[in-house]
Order: sequence, then C-alpha cells, then structure tokens
Amino acid sequence: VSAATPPASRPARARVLDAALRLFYAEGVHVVGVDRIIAEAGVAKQTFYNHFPGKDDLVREYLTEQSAWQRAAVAALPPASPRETLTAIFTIMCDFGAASGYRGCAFINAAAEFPDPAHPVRVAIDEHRRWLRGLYRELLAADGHPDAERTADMLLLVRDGLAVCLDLDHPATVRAAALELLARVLGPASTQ
Amino acid sequence: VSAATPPASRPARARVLDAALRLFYAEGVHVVGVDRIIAEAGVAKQTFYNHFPGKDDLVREYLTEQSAWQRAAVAALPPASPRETLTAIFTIMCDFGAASGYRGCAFINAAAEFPDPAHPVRVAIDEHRRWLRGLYRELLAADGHPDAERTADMLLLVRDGLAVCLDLDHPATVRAAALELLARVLGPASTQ
Amino acid sequence: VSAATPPASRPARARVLDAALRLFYAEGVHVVGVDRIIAEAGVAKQTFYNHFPGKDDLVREYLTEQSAWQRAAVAALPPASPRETLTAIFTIMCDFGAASGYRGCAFINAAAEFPDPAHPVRVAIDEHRRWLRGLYRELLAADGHPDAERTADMLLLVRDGLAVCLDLDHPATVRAAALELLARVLGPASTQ
Amino acid sequence: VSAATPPASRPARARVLDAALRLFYAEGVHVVGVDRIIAEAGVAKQTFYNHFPGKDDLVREYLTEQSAWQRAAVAALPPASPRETLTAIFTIMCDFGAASGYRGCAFINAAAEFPDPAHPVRVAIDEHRRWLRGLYRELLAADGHPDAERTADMLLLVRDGLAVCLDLDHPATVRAAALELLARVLGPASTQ
DNA sequence: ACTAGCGGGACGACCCGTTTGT
DNA sequence: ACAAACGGGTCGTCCCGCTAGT
Repeated sequence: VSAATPPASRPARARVLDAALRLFYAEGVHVVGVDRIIAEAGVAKQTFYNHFPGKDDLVREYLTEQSAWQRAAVAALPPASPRETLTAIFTIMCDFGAASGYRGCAFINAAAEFPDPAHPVRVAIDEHRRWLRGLYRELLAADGHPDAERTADMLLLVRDGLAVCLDLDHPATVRAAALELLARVLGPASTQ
Repeated sequence: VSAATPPASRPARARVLDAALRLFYAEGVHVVGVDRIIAEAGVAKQTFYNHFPGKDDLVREYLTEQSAWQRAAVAALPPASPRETLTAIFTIMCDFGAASGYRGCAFINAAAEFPDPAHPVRVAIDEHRRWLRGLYRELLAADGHPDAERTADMLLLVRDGLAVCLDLDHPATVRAAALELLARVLGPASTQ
Repeated sequence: VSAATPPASRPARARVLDAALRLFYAEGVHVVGVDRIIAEAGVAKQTFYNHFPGKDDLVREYLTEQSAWQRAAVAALPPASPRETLTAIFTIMCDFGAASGYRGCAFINAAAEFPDPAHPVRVAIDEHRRWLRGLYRELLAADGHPDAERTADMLLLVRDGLAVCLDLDHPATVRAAALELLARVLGPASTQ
Repeated sequence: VSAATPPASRPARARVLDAALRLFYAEGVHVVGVDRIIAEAGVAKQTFYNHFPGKDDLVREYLTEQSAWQRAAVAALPPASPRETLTAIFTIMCDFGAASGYRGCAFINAAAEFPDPAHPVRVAIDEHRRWLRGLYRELLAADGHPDAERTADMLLLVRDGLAVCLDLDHPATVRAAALELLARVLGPASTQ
C-alpha cells in the first residue's frame, strides 16, 4: 500500500541485493556466481541484467549498501557523550564479531579480492573508509581530544585489526584486547 | 654442469611455488588459475599434479611457505633487546607496506577467500597466527612485561590492522599511527 | 487532431518496422535482438508480440517492406523510354551504393543468414526477385529487345553483382564497370 | 608416419577447421556456435581455445582457408589459353552452383554478417577479392585485352552476380546468362 | 490497447581444474 | 613433457510468455 521508496519494481531489485549481500559476505565475491544469486533471489536472469549492468556493479552496490547500513546504525545510536559513542561503536563491533555468521569486514574482504586500486569496488571501499575516519575524527574532536587527526588514524587501524581478529581468533579474547587498546588510544577520560 | 637427471626434481616444484606465491599474493587465489601458474613456472601440467594433489594443496603450501619466510626473517634479525626487536618487526612491516607491490597480509587475504574455518587453508592460517602470537608473547615476556599474554593479543590486533591499513590507506600516515600505537601498547621502556 | 484511439494501432507497428528495417539492414538479422528493436522503437515487448507472431515474421515483413519500397521507387520514376528507365534504375543503384550507410542488398544479405530455401524469408526473397526479373523483362520487351527473357536473366545477374561490389569495393570503380556492362547487355540503342 | 606439415597436433586443429568450414558455409557464421563446431570436430572445448584465440579468429581462418583452396584450384587448372582459362573458371563456378550443397560465395555471405569494414573478417574478404581481380586482370592482359583493368572490374562484378544468382535462382538459367555475359565482356576472340 | 517489468529456459563465448594418452 | 580430452562452470544475451497497471 505505502510506496515508501521507489514506487515500482522494488521487490525484484531488492531481492537481488539481499541475496548478493548475504552470499558475498558469507562466501566471498568471486566464488559466488550470478546464477546462484538470481536463484536465491528468485529472479530471472534478464531482470538481473535489467537492474545491474554486470556483476561488478552489483558488487559495488553491495558495498555501498553495507556502508549505508553502517552509517544508519551509527546514526541510530542512543545519544551519549562522544567518548561513550566511540566505545559503543567498538563494543558493538565485538558483539557482531562474537555472533555466528561473522565473516570479518566486508570491505577488507572485498579489497582482498580486488587488487586493482582503480577498480570501482576499491573506490567504494575508499569512500567508506573516508567516512569511517571522518566519524572517528569528529567524535574525538567533540570529546576535546588534543590530536583528533592522528588518533583517528589509530582508531581506524584498531578497527581493522579488530574486524580481522574477530574473524580469525577467539572473539572473547579479542574483545578484551580491543577494549583495552581503545582505552589506551583514547587516553584517560577528560575529567570535565 | 648438473647431471642428466638431478637427484630430485627440486627446481620444478620450487618454480611452481615461486609463481604461485607471486600470483596468489598479487592477484588473489581464486582469480589465478593453475594454467597461468604452470605457464609462469615453465612447467608441464602433469609435473604440477605430480607435486601437488590439487590447487588447494598448492594454496596451503603457498601459505606455509609465506610463514616459513617470515619466521626466517625474524630469526635473521640482528641481535637486540626484545623491545627493540618488536619495534623492528613493526617497522619492517611498515617498510614493506610502503614498497610497491604490497598487497596486504597473505593470510588475511587468503582467509577472505576461504570462509570455511575447517578448510586446510584456514588451518594453515591459524597456525601462522599462533606462531605470531607466541613470538610477541615471548618477546614481551623477555622484556619483562607484566601481562605478556594479553599484550600479545593487542599486538596481534595492531599487526592485522597495520597490514590492512598499509594496503588501503597512505602508508606514511599509517606508519605514524602504528608506531605511536605500538608505543602505547608496550608502555614506557623498562628503565633497566 | 486524431481521435482518442486511432482506428488501427498504426504508429506502434510502424515504428517497430522502421527500427527493424534500420537495424536489420545496417547490422544483420541475427545480431540484432528483439529487445534492441523494441527499445529503438519505443515500444513495449507485448506490443511487439501483439503485431508479430515472432521475430522471423518481423524479418519477413522487413523484406516485404523493402520490396514495396523499391516497387514504389520504380513506379515513381519520371516517364522515359524503357531503355532510359533501365539505365536510370542501375544509375540510382550506383548512387545508393556510393552513399554512406550502404550495406549491400537487403535480400542477398538476408539470404546469407537464412540458408533454408523453404524458409518464409527465402520465399519473400524469391518473390522480390521474381518481380525484379519481370520488371527487367517488361522493360526490355517494351524496348523491342529480341530476347527479353534471357537478357532479363543477365540484368538480374548484373544487378546482384553490382549490389555486392558496391558494398565491398570502391563505388566509383564499380559504377563505371556496371554501366559499361549494362551497355553491353542492352546492345546498341535501337535506332528508331 | 609421414609428417607432411607440422609434425604435431595436426588432427585436432584440422578437424576444427574442417567442421567450421562445413558449418559456417552451410548455415552461416552467427547461427553456428562454438559448441557445435567442437562437437562436430570431436574436440574438447579447451583444445579449441588453445588453437584459436576466439571465434572471430576461427572465422578469419575459415575464409583464408577458402581463399587458399580457390587459389589452389585455379593453379591446378589444365594449361590452356588465358581466354579458355577464364571461361573454365566461370564454367566451374556454374558447375559448383548446380551441385547440391551450394550456398553462394563464402566471402559475400560472410560480409553480410560482418558489417564493420575494419573487422579482420572484412580484411580477409578484401584480400581475397584483390587476388581475384588480379587473377582476372593478368589473364585478360595475357589474352591481349586492350583494357584489362576495367574489364577485370566487370568480371569481378559478373562473378559476384553469378555466385549470388546460382544460389537464389535456377542454376541452369543462370549458367546460360552468365556464359553469355562473359562472352560479351571478353569480346570476340582475338583472331591471332 | 499500450507500457513496464518479471519469469523462464536455452544458448552465446570463454575458462576452470583435472586426467589421460603418447 | 606435450597436447588433447573431459565435464562443468563463468558471465552475459537470446526469444518469448505472462501479469500487472495505467
């Protein structure tokens, strides 16, 4: 009844994107063929190619979708101090990493499969990382951190390491290490 | 110079591994076919399958080779204090990451392409990471660090983040962030 | 101007035929898909299948349309002696062959793509050729040629060679050869 | 036992070319898929791509093969006067055109399916036609014809028309027209 | 009656990892 | 050690039916 987003053709395209998101994240991009995506989406092959020029474009949209989802999740965080927000972000990452089905960071994984830095997929990855770093920097600055720029770099590095370790090591152990590391990066709380 | 038939077909196998290492690391595992590997190695297809049961085994050996190479590199480090050795390890990582041809960590990239945790490739990855963490822990303990276990976890996390960021961001910026982070992890030098 | 619903769905069908004519002639029949035709015609897929049972029928109509166009062009020739009319027909062919966009004879090209002599497309081709030969024969007879039947066969052969050569060789050279050939076929003008 | 041509790998490649020649000529280029060719050749798919970079290259080789065959056939003609040789060439064309399986000129048919004049296939067609015209010109010159150049153009045009008409009309009728036309092009025999 | 889009199944060219003959 | 064979899989396009929505 309600036409929240585009009035027409919502389901088919969305189903393709859903299936792509699920399969690409869970198994990787190159091993998942178009045929499997359209099969899981319950979509004809031609309708897929009506919505996406090719597989690469679908991959790019898969990443932008992921990025949009993360931005929305951050925007939906309960209001809190910048420092608490930062801690919440990393804590939530740990929660995700402990849940079943976690497979690391979609962007890092995609970068592993697309070596060419000029490839559109890599461009989408860069854009997401610029947003991430900007988010950290703003929160640090709002927290009154003396060197938000460089500390944002450090947080990005911690985030990447966290995303990787949560996938490859014991999530509980990684959680402890990450939160401790975060504390050392942020320094003692500003006694305001 | 050499006899008609060398005692063991060493060079053929080694050439295959060399080509695999180069191609797998530079372009990824799934996109590189065995035909290209044997072509670059200058080896017949049958000789390849004489030395390796299949492609997956080659991938596993590619990772163990990488691991052996890193262990040898660490063993060849000039004698120094544990703390200096740790710093050297991370500094060398930054050097590699700034060099052209850097494509991130071979193990992290491989994990992105092999989701199944029970796969032999993932087992090889786990083994390398266990060695890495053990190395950190021993060096920390030798340095007299009070909590070598947990600090080793943190170092592993920093290492992973470093390997990823060096590939995706500006190496110089990442280097500064990583070394600063390392300093905060190791704490003030033990005034011995 | 026109009523709400024109008595017959003329425009849609005509647009499809126009697009088909343009694309089929310029690029060939098999390489041009139905989707491209309906896209260029600005017509829905269903509308296409409402007017044509299938692609093959469209091809047949494309040829009958071509044939009708040529018949109309001949009928519209300025009044002249039969011999002048014949010369005009071949001269106009040379003009077309020198123009950009010339791609040979639509019927010869279609025959190259439809080998089965019983195929409706081939039937349409045969019909056009029968008309052509009849036209030549009548003009020759009207000119008082002693052997109109066999000379018409020769003219048809020259026509086909002309249509092919204009596409594959230099039009200017071909024109000279064709007109010279035509003169030899027609023989000296009847000194009436 | 005997290694007449290349010592190795003769059969596979030759079988592919044989099948391609048969199918392409009989049915057209675009309608015949690679799969059918390799099936009729009894060859593995990869073997095909080991010998030919792609289908287009096979098409080009199909035409060069055809051209080579025609050149050999002309070279194998019994010694005769130039004029007799010319007549023999056109007579043999008529014989071929009357035989079952005749499908017109392979080059004209191929040109109908490859509109782009810069395409390698068109280049091969041009080359064959240059040879053809050169052959006519030399024979005419050897016969003492006063204008071999322009007459060669006319012969090429007649040849093309003949090849087309033999496919589309009654071969017997076409034969008579073609030989009569040839006589008019060559003029009265030089009473030497 | 025309548009827009989806579903379906076959086929297009091309490449995969692997095994076999020679 | 080479080429060929094998079976299946890759992405992408084919022609055609059908169902809504104005």
